[in-house]
Formats: sequence, C-alpha cells, structure tokens
Amino acid sequence: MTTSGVVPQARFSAQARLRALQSDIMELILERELEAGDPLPTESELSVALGVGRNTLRESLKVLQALGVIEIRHGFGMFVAPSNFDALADGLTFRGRLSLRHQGLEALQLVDVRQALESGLIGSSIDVMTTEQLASIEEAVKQMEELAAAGENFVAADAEFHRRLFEPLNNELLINLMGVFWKVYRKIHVEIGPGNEDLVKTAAMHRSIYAAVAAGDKVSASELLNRHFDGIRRRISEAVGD
Amino acid sequence: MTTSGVVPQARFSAQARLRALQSDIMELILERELEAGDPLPTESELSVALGVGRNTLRESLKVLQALGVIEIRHGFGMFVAPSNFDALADGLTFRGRLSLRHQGLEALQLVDVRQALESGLIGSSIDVMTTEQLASIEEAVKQMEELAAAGENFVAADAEFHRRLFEPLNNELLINLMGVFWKVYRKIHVEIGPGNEDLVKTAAMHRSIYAAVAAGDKVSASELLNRHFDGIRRRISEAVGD
DNA sequence: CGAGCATCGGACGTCCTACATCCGATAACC
DNA sequence: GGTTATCGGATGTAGGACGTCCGATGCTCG
Repeated sequence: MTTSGVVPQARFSAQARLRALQSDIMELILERELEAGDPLPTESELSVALGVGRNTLRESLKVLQALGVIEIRHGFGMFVAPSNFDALADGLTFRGRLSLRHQGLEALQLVDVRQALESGLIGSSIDVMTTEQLASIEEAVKQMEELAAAGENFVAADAEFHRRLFEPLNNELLINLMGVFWKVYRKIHVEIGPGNEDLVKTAAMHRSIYAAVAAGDKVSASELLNRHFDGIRRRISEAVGD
Repeated sequence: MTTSGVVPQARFSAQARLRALQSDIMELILERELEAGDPLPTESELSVALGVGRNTLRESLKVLQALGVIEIRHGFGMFVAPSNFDALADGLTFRGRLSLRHQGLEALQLVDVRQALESGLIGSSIDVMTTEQLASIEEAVKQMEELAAAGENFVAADAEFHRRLFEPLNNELLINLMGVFWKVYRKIHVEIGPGNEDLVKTAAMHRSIYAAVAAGDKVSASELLNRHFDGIRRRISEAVGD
C-alpha cells in the first residue's frame, strides 16, 4: 500500500529505499495472492510498475533470491520460491569463520543455539516418532559405525542422523535451521583442522543417543545430546587456543 | 585463490557463478584478515580484481549486505559489518505471511522454534543471571502492567522482556535470532488482526514468569513459558480458521 | 503420420556509459 | 582560528546493447 505512485524526491537514505523496494516486491506478491511456484512479472514489467531502473530492481531481486523469497531461472522467468536457507548458511558461515580468528565466540554461540534446539526438542520428537522413523535413525547410526570402522569420515551420515532425529516433528523451519547450523559447523570444522577426534568413539556416542531415543527415555536422550555438544564446544575452544 | 584470472567461458549456471562471486568476496575478506569495521576495496577495484562488471559485482555486494556480511555507506565506502539479521527477518516474515493464507503452518513452526529456544535456555540463563539483570526484567514487567492498565499496547515492552530474559547468556546469535522471531511474529500478529487478547491478562502472565525466574525455579519458568507460547499458537490457529 | 531437430522469441545475465547523490576532507575565506 | 565552500572519490540510479539460456513453435525426415 505504500506504492501509491512514483516518489519524486526520496529523501531517505539509499539503503532505506532499497529495503522499501524489496518490501514493495513482497507486498506485490502477497497482494496478488501468488503461491509458491507462481510466476512473477518480468523484470521489465516490474521496473516499470515500481518506477525504478532495471538495474536497481535487479539488485533487490537478487537479495530476495538470496533470502529464499523468489527463484530466478535464467531465460525463463522468476517465481515465488519454496523455502531456501542456503544464503543464511553462507552468511553465518562467514561470521563463524571470522570469529575463529579471535576467541571463536560466535562459533561457540552457534553451538549453544544448536544445543538448545536439539536437546530441547528431542522429547517432543520422541513423542510423535513412528517405528519407521526410529528404524531410519538406526540406519544412520549403523552407517556411521561402518564408516568409523573403516577409518573413513562420516560427515553425511552424521548430518542424516541429526536430521532424522527431528524429522518426526514435521517442522521444516527447524530442519532448515539445523541444516544451516550443520553446514556452518562443517565449514568451521574444516577450518580448525582435522582434529584428533576418535571416529569410533563418536559413532558410539551416537549409538547411545539412539538407544535412549528408542527406549523413549527423554531425559537420557537430552542429557546425552548435551554431552555430545560439550565435546564439540571443547574442540572449538582447543582450536582457538592455538 | 580461485581468482587466478578472467575465465573466458564460464560453463556453470549463472546462479552458481553469482554464488561463487559472493564466496570470492568473502574469501578475499578472510584472506586479507579484515576485521569488522575494516574497509573493503572500492567497487571499481573489486570488479577489476574479480574480473566482473561493476553491475554484476554490485548484485553480489547487495546480497552480502543483506546477509549482514558487509556494510555499504553511500559516498564513503564498504566495510566489514557487525552482525545484522534484519534481512533474515524480512525473509522469514514473508514466508510466515505467505503461509497464513493456507494453514499457517510456517507461522506455527516459527513459534515452535522460538518456544524450544526460550523454554530450553531459560534454565541456563537463570544460572548466570545477576541481580541487576533481574531488576531490569522486572522493570519491563512493570512497564507492561502500566501500559496494560492504560489500555495501550505494549509491543516494545514485551520485546524487551523477552530480550532481557536471555541477556545473561551473552549470546549475540541467540539474541539476534530471537529478535528475528519476534519481529516476524509482530508482523504476523498485525496481519491476523487486533485479536481479542486481554492486555492485563498477558501482563500478568509475564509477571508470573518473572516471579519464577526471580525465585530461581527453572522448571516453573520453563513451564510458564511453554504455556505462554501455547496461547500464541492458539491465536494463530484461530486466525487461520477464519 | 510421428519423432526428432532447427529456428524463433522472450526473459534473464552481463557489461558499459553517463550522471546523480552523498560523504569526508581539503582549502579558502571571514 | 573557526567556519564555510569547494573538491574528489565512492556509491546510487538509469538506460541501452548484446550475450546466453530456455521453452515452444514449426519444419524436416524417416
């Protein structure tokens, strides 16, 4: 509703104008009741409709794309996007790596938040977990154990394990957020070096978490997750100490 | 180090190239060991160094700005930015409002995540809370009560209350995330209408949460927070039901 | 007659030029 | 010496030109 027309003299800062432009585009989507997957007007049409040059408009569109609001397909068009948190992951990864040059504060904060989410929600997840989902979790554990026995890294299996733990909650936002934290942690982990972690021991830790979940023991599961994160936190601290 | 020169034929998709460009910029910051507040090269210099046009470069820069990686000041220059989660808030707000047109799923998921964070971390926060911080929380409660008695809305006081609850943890990422969730919820709240909420009752609810925190009763505090969020969740469900 | 292929048009991607706007700093002026 | 005017540099905005990609239309060939 703020797009009553072309503003002859925008007296606000350029930054505010760009934000307003982004808001206008989002408002336009909401007003036209477009759903995920629906096409947006072309760049030319939008630039005319919003009274800005194509260049300025594109800068806003790229931001919206990065924010996961729209999806841009070369040579085809623009569409309302399904959730996409990749960009957020990039931003947070950057922050985490930047912080590692100091005390690793932000990296540790990231672990704190992830810990709060996982150990706080594991109980609810256990409540609604099906036997199939439980089996898929064990599958991930087995995979980790096999890879650990072979002396190989098990990044993907580890990620899968944590994802499946909270799949029962059916909360996409949560899954996305945890995926972001995971990605960031992986990048940071690479940064601080291979570490001297014991693969077999780590796999066993996940096995015990699974056991608690399978037994429906919410308290133990939460506690074990906490301990798991304590280890991660310790490793980051050690790396920064160097 | 990937910027060994101009690539004559970029065979990858445009989207991948833009992402690579963003990564290159972030790598450049990390390689040069720039800290928050340090200046970046000018647009012209960067466009030459990275082998892309100023326009293409600017699109990436705008994304990085939105992601809170860099700060752009008109007519002055670009700098490594302190944390900024405003853009994330905008993206999530959009998603939330979009979801309200359906079942309000994403909006409810947002509340779930916020609930997990708040009720999960309140215990830790109580552990390290100082008397000054406790007093500042009561201050926020009083403000809410006064505004409620006057029949006025207390958006800011409510936000302050929740922020101060977790200030003791000294976790900027958490504060930022909760700030995001708060902003999104406020926008959604406006969307679903004024509602028939009882201001006095809501203020009383916050007073009871404060009481539990002051008493060091972690279990009660967590439980009260849960109930608080149940109310929010119910209100969203009602609004969608219309 | 149908499958495969070439062409076409539209839409996004990139680059360039030009000018506007803003900011800090220098230098002139009172 | 303090204040103000000007300047230079940097970002902001606009428009145009051309490249690249994609889907679709229509043609050709089996």
